[in-house]
Amino acid sequence: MKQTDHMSSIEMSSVSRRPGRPRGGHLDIGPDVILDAAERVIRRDGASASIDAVAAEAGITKPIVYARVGSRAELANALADRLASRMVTATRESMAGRTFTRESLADFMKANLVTVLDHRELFLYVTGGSTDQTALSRLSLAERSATPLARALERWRDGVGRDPGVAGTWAYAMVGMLQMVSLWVIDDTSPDPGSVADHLAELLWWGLAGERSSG
Amino acid sequence: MKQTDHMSSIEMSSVSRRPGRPRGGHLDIGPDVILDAAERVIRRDGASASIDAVAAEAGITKPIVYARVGSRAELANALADRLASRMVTATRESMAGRTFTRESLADFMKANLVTVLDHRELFLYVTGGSTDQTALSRLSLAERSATPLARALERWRDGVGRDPGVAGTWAYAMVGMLQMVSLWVIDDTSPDPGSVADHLAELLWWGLAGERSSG
DNA sequence: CGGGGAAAGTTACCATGAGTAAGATAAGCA
DNA sequence: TGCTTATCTTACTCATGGTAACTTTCCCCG
Repeated sequence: MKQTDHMSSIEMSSVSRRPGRPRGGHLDIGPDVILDAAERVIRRDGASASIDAVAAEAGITKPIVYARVGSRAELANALADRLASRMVTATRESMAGRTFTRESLADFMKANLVTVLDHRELFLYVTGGSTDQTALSRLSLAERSATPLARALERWRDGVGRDPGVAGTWAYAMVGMLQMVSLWVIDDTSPDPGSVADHLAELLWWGLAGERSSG
Repeated sequence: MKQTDHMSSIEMSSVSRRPGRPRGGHLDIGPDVILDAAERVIRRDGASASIDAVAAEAGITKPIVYARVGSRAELANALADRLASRMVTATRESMAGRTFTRESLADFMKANLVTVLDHRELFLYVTGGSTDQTALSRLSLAERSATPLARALERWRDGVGRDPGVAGTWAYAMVGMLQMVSLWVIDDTSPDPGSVADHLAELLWWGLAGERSSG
């Protein structure tokens, strides 16, 4: 990517506040305000949003972002938490009070995909590493979704009298699968989310349920 | 990550060659030599290897890397091709002349995981985006594996008289699943690759095969 | 043969962005 | 009232992707 075409780097440092400690002792800006600002910037500028841009959007300066939220990796982590909890909410709603069937599995997948589509750029920011400690970062993000899922799978497998030892692998597998398919759906070269969700359910259901004669 | 602890940034610019066109007309350094050098650097310095480091390792300078291979994204792409073809080789060996069974599926998965383990840092480099056009980049990497897989699945599903329309989704799903699980295995918080591969086969086999009574 | 592009390198540079040190101002306590 | 401390902004450093400018050799044409 050429760096000389910077059509979007106006980014006036619009912090209209004097240096030094502010009147009142401290700014009334917590991590949440910054994270909200970060989400707005990411939605507007895409996944390459810089810390400076986030700070400007929040009406503060970079060091405050570091003081309140931490490094870029920690910012991504915090945003990942938010996105994950929104996914949980969305999927919980779509599953509320239903028994676990092939149909509800498909709806679960679809709810996930639709939520990601609703947070395109945030998803890309959060799943796109920063080249460096990306390994642990990406994994810990996945862990956020995989661990609860693994617990649920474990309990369920235990309940139906089947080996719960597969739960960990299955959880990471499902999270990875959803992430990749989300990317594919975002890119718009895939069928519609409904079909994709149905295909995923078709692939997973029979293995998950473990209802079979041989094996 | 603190930038001031640079214990590994000695990186003497050891290109002991005069400026200007070299005797003999041109350097005898093709893309392959550079890619080999890149792999060595990545193995040594991890996924954060810089273009300068790659150039130094190859005994040339940065602009030559750009002339021969292209931007960082294109470098990652080329390395992805290599890794992908190595995976194909490894898996083909492990599947040679066998029929498609649950056992061979597990072995396929295991061969994948083991190959990734054998290329830890390269895998992380190649799957870890560069913050920017990461979206398309990551997807095109996945595409490299997903497209052939989709073709195979399509033919096979067609052959056994079942809907081949699921092939695309399944291919991306399986690639994403393997990527995430590989990350988990690399991080060493997972069971051994053999068990993980077996769990994956257990999850996928019944859905893939599509041999069931209800459905 | 000799000279002037064209080709093919290296060096030196620019832009950007993460992260931090240094400077400025207000609070708060003795 | 003055000194210390807390909390900001400004101004910097450093690493890195990417490119422009300079340098040397080839090679072809007269």
